[in-house]
Amino acid sequence: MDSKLKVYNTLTRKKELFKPQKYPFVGMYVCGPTVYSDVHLGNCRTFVSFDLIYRYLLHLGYKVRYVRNITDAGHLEGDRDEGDDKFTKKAKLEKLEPMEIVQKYTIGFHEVMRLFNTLPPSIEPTATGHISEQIEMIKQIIKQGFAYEINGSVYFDVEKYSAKHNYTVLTNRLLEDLLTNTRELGGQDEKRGHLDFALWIKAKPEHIMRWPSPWGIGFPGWHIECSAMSNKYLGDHFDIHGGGMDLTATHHTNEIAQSEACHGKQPATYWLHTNMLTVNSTRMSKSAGNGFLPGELFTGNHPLLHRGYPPMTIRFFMLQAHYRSTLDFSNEALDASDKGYNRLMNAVSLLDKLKPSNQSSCDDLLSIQERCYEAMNDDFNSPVLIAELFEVVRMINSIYDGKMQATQKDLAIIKQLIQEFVFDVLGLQEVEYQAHDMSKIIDWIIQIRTEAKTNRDYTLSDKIRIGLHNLGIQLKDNKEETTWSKVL
RNA sequence: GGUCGGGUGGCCGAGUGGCUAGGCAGAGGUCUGCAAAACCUUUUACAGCGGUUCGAACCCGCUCCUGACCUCCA
Repeated sequence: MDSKLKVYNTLTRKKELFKPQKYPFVGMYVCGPTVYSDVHLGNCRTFVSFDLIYRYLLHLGYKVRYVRNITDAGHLEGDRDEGDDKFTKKAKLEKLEPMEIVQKYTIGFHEVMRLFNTLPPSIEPTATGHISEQIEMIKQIIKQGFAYEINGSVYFDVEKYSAKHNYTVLTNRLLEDLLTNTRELGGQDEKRGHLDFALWIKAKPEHIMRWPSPWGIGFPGWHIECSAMSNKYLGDHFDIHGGGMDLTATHHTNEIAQSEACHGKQPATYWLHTNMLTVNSTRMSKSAGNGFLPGELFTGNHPLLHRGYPPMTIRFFMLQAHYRSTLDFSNEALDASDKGYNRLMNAVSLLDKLKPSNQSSCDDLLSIQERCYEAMNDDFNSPVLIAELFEVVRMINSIYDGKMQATQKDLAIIKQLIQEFVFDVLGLQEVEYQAHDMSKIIDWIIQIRTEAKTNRDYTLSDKIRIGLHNLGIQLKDNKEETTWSKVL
């Protein structure tokens, strides 16, 4: 199938037709979390965005190898290439082994990803599991002349690199500006140029995470792991490299430099970057202290939250904005998404009850389907897709109410649209109502109320309706039957 | 200070030259024993000022506001 998918490429700052280098195979690398603390909602947004992208590529029939790393070593605290990495520091703080920190937050991350219904990546490599690959790559970079060793540490020589390559391809910045504008850092630096960054860092005696290397005992720099692991699993050049926008200027710029220096080519064709989640229009981040933890969001246990929201509501909330736009977080916005999501899912739950007619008064379903594809083909425009799906919601409700007629064929298309776009592509899940036993009990109570209504015993029927409402069950009368849902 | 974005109705959020985005909230109606839901109709927009154009939220200029990156963060 001839794909019409267009993706926005940070390298060219344009939307480009997506052409994988070896159809139908697609290699996609996404920078994963640094597991030294709980993932916050902003992190989750990025992974939900790439889950949407992954799901849509799969839906289009591509064979995707999706690699998302776990950073469990080498990510430094502070702004100097010395001192502790985040794990060593956290381990001291919590009086645990660094790998206990890693294990704890990796499990937490996976649990949150599961709640958000993201598909697991094909490969989830860790930095500590690929120390030798990183060392090999550093050796190669030194051999090519783009890195130098000082006192057991190895640094990437940005100045030398920029003489032959464009260091600022991703950001379009002028190198001179970077050189002049970089803030003067306190402390003595052993780097030659202040844009230089560490590939390998000498471990101080008390540093716990340490590995032998040709340059002595140390640990890898933060950027080299992604270059080494993407290369190992996806090769010298793969199709998509993704991550949060905050990684563009530093992490990804350095990744490109390392890969280019080592293999002589750009690591990826398309660079995709997701935008930030904001709170009161300020970026949500760990250091700003305005980061919500998913758990706090689910329970509502946070000073800024009026109540808790289910994971699917939050996923829906994220998908209602385009991945390259900032998304502002507020109770009001989440309330709106919660209701919208429930409206969508209530309609979905009516699908099996729809009765076909001999004639059709539906809107043109095939053109709706086409518009759904157009939306997603336009750089994964999920908000537009959702707008189209609400047209389908309106139709489902109308058919259910008998105000619109649909043929067997119409119903088949509607069901296909819902399955493909609501579940497969958007990755939404139906709210799990109570256990089955509970539904049966409610159905039984509804039956008693229906008998009361037939007998015009409205005192009893109201008592049942109000009583159930107080327990969180909303009854909905219809000419033929009574349905129920959770109180919104 | 430098670089790059953004300012859309009560809120969130699409849209890049002419055609209803959508969700939530508000108003009216249909249905209904009541309630809810659903459906129909409907009010409040494109930061400001100029310019280009037959025509601009969309292109250009200026002004104001705001965010991100430049230092760890998805």
